[in-house]
Amino acid sequence: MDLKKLAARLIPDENLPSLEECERAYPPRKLNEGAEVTRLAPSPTGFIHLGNLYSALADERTAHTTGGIFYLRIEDTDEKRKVEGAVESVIRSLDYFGINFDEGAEIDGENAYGPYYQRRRAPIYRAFAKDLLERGLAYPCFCTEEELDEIRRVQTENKEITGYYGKYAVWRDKTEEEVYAALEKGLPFVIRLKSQGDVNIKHTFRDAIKGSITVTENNQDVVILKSDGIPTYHFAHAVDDHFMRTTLVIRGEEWLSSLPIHIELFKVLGFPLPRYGHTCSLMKVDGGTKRKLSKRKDPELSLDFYRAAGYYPQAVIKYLMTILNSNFEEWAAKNPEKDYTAFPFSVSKMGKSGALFDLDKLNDVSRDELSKLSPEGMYEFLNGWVKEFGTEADRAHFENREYVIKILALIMGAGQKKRRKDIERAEQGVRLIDYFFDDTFTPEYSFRTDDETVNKMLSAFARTYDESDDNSAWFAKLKTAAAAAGFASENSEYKLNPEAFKGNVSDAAEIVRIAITGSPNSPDLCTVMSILGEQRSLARIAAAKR
RNA sequence: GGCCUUGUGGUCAAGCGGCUAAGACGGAGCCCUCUCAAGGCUCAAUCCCGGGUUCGAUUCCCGGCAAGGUCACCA
Repeated sequence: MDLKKLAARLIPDENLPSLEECERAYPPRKLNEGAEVTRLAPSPTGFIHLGNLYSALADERTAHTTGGIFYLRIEDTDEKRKVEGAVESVIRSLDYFGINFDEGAEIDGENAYGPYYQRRRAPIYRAFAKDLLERGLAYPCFCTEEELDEIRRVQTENKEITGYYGKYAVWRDKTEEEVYAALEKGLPFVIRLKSQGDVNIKHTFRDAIKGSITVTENNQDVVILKSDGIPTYHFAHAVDDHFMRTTLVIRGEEWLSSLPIHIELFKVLGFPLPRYGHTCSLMKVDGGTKRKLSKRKDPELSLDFYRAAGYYPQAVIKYLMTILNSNFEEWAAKNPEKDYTAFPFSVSKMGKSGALFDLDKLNDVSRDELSKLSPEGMYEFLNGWVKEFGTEADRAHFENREYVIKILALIMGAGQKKRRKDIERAEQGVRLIDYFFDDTFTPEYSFRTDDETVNKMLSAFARTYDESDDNSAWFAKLKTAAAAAGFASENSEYKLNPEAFKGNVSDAAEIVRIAITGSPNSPDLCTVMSILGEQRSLARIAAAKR
């Protein structure tokens, strides 16, 4: 069979680049020894979730801790899955979390190794597919979907491995006449790889994350060019990661099973194989068992969800870092002043098994991270959230910057040896300051003592309250008022004879606290009152009387 | 079902033939204390099972079991 003639008939394109041109146009990158080139290669289906951020972070850290390049490639070979605005959304979402690309789709550097949209790279793929055809390493297949389904049905019935291989690869060895006859009829066709592999041969392969794994040779005549002339993922992956000069392909472990195909593809194309690192996916518990995080099933894991809940971006990143490299936490504890980007990230330290997403842990990291902000920094963060997600009232409250900062300084314990860690995320943090504003101060007084005692305590304390008192003077007055209302002013006295009192100082303070804040718990009451001011404090005390 | 991967406390995990098996989150308790938070201290809780190899296995080998992934003209 005249393969050259057949190739020209199957791929008649006139302006295909020559293979040498491609090599020249996309030469090996000039980077320092050890620099890694990584990429994020999403299909433009919109919405990206925490799992994507997790692997993006692994890519980004690997590139940037080695002085390499991290780029964005859009795998838009499947027209059906395309969603408008998806690319911008990916870039924007990642940017929110501080993850930026060095080059790629919609990013400066488009000229470097682009185009970065696979649809725009069609001529390159087709040139290589044509070459494979000419070399007898690929062939056209005219099977219809129904025929393929039938093959699969028979294979399943016979408990054989499904797929297009061996005797089931019906078009693999068709005669010239049969092929041209099909062509004459105008039947649609795909181009398949003429696999040279043998499933009985196994190799050990070194994965950058998983370590040593065994891979079986591929014997599937996989489709490399679909009937619309666009490549499948496998083929595009080999061509792109070669010409974009990716050094380390970090991708989800769901790709592990197609690794044999990729190995063969690189081999027949004559490309050196990049290194691979297959990450384990983030899991979640669903109905008692673990399950991979899914776009479809877990919308609450959408990155927009975290934005709306007001998670601090850096906190989410740090949480992800603790899962990515388990020694990160220890490092961060030892280097509290250093940015996470200073951490010596390593793919080989990544876990081998899927981690369960742990909200408790995220919250802990988040509180810790947020506690490091200055009150002004916290104001900026919360205000950013309020502007986008807050209520009318929230926005009005945040108009008064100085006042809010004063409150935040108290809530955060600024100036104390150890900060408080009350604020976990913006949504919850903003609620924490509601009681400092009269319009959102909606107390449900739940005093634990009788009304008469409450009134006595409140009156006695109000009579002596002076906003110019310092903390100890304030507390002394509280004790005096407590004694007047029948409480023990000293804890030791109370312990000796609890029956003699209505309660101890804490109980007395609680009454005032509830009157002022509406809650039995709050940060330092003396400071709360001074922030509110004498007038409002006394008004609240008066309003709380039974 | 075939193939691949994984299997240390509730969760994330150090560990890499020899110790009372780190640490973090969560839980319990104590201290501190005007409450809460923070902080300090303490406690409970783990090597999937069965065979080997070995003087000795969480660690190595084999076999189970369980979980996850994958078997498309989707990525």
